[in-house]
Parts: sequence; structure tokens; C-alpha cells
Amino acid sequence: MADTSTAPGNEALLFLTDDQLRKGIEAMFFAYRGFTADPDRILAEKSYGRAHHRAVHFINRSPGTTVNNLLSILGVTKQSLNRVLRTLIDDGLVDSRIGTKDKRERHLFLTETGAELEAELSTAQRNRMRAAFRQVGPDAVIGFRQVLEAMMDNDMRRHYTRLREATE
Amino acid sequence: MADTSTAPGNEALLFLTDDQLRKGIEAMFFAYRGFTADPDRILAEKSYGRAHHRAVHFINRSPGTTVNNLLSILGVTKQSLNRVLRTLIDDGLVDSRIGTKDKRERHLFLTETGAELEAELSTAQRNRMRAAFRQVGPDAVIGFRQVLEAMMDNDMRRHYTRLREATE
DNA sequence: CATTTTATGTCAGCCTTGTTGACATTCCAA
DNA sequence: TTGGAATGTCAACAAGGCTGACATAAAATG
Repeated sequence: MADTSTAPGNEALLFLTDDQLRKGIEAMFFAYRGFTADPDRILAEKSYGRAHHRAVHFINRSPGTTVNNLLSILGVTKQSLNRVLRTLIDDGLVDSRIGTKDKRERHLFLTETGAELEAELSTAQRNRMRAAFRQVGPDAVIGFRQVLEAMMDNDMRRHYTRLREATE
Repeated sequence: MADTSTAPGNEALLFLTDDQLRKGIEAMFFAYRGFTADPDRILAEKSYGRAHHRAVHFINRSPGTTVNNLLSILGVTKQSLNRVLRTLIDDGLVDSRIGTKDKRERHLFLTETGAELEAELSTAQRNRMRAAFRQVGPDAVIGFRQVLEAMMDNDMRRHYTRLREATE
């Protein structure tokens, strides 16, 4: 039943069987639920959603980033992002400053309140990640990241790498 | 700046720094986009969504599963699932059979057409997973799954494990 | 300088997929 | 026989995607 389309006939490639691949797929599905569960609970209390979390996260990571840059990281339309940004700005979590060099651009910053929310969300998310990392050890963590990085689209990997360059 | 809340003061735990954890978080975010990108394109052509993919995937994995079981795997409300199932049944992708033992239950099966869609979607998703796995090698794959499994909520891990038991 | 392009905002409307609440039906089980 | 479980269905609503259209300001280009 299993392994019809990609029988490797090679023991060294047994991790590429359809069963192994499906296992990876389902692991991603169930793990992503866990990955978002803790922030989701916090957000729900404050009647925000994942979209707000994403915006706040990346503004925190790249203070002063422009709307356009955020759009390309998040991969949504400006209308969609705008709705989320608007509520964050109106609620005083995000500060939008007109660019000095190019006055069409808006540069986005977290306010103190915004930074507090970001900290609360990312602490919750880091706690789970830390528990998982601690449980499995550093070698597994390296493998984890290698697979994830190999699974990204090129433009997403570009953003991912760029974020690393800025801070590490 | 980095590592304020969890400075380990221990080189062996450097993979638990806030920077490393954030790296894992962002890797999850960007990789999940890639993970869903290919199926999403196929689904969009047929005017289905991810919800349909999920339903079709798990019905394929556990033919004859009940609506209630599917609900607990997917973690949505019956009304939400029902809407998706209805379109799949109406479109002839899913067969819903009244239980013989308990006639209140509906047992769900993919029709031939449903199985074709499932195959198309999972082939696309496996292709990306296979490319990533092949690129990084079996040790990384083991680590990848260890971290994901450690990150799951307990009830999700239960479902994940149960699926493995049935087929492997 | 005139024109075009870019960056952004905003309005309106639509879709999917999630939610809650209410209520009907069927039927197993105590 | 009655209570509760499994399911279906209707209605309403919200978040957060999407498209299209249009306005504005400013940069870039001819």
C-alpha cells in the first residue's frame, strides 16, 4: 500500500518514502497548531488575531520598516495589512512616521504598549519552543531548522535570511 | 540586547537563547508558507480552500472515519466542518454513509474523484517535502520531526500518534 | 517642467472559514 | 421511557483574506 510512487530500492533513502513524507506533513500540521496556540489565546483575550501578531512581530524585528517591506514579508495585500495596521495605530500599539528621505513612505515602530504586547506574545511562543528544543537537544534543533529552511520558497528564505543578517 | 530573559551562562545551552528561539519561530512561520503554497495553488484553481484539503487529507488517512473524529482532529466546530463537508459531498468527492452499528454516525469515504484530488494535493506537498528532506539528509529529518512532535499539544500528539499506529 | 511611476491610504464589496446560538431528528443506553 | 449523544441545519456574525477603483503625494524620469 505504502510507497507506491517513490520506492527508492535503497535503504539509505528510506526517509524519502511516501510514509515518511506523510509523517513529516502531518507533523507540520499538528505542530503548527501548537506553535500558534499560546499566542492565539492571548490575542483572543485582547480581541486581536494572528494578523496583528504577525505585524507586531515583524515591526519589532525591523523597527522603522516600511509598509511595502512588511507587505512583502507577510505576503498579503495592502488593503488587508492596512486594516490590521489601522487598528494597531488607532489602539496606540504602532507608531507610523512619515519618511524623512522619501515622504511617501511610512516607517513603522512599536509604541511602549505595542512592545509590551509583542513581548507577551513572543514570550509565550518562545516558552513552548524552548521546552521543545530543550527536550530534544541541539542536534535535533539543527536538523529542524535545516528542513524548514529547505522547505521555504526562495523569496521567503530571502526575508528570513535578511532578518538574521540584521541582528546576528 | 539579545538573551535578556534566558541567559543560560552555559555554552551547551546556546541553542536556547532568545535569538535561537526567535530563529526557530521565524523558520516555522516562513516554512509553513512554503508547506501550504503548492496545495493552495491547486485548490484555488478548483475554488476550494485549505479547509477542504484538510478534510480530504484526513478522510483519506482514515477511511470511514466519523464526523466527530474528524472534528476533534481538525479542531473546528461542527458547523464549520459541515459547510466544507457539504460542498465535498455535493461535488461528489466525499461519500457519507450512515453507520450500520450506530445509525447516528456518518462514516466518511473519498469517492474516486475525491481520491484523485487528494492524490494531486498530497503529491504536490510531498514533492516539496521530499526535496527538502533529500537536501538535508536523514539525520536532519529525524531532528525535524523530534522538534515538531515536542511542540505539539498533547491531544494533537495523540491524533498524530494514532494515525501512525493505523498505518505503520 | 511635464509626465509617469511609486508608495500609501481608503472605500466598497466579496469570499472563505472560523465562531455562537437555537432547534430538530435520530437513536443508543441507562 | 427518558436522557443524552451524534448529527444536521438555519441564522447571524467576525476576522482576515481578496479585487477593483480612486485619491494623493512625492519621487523619478523624460
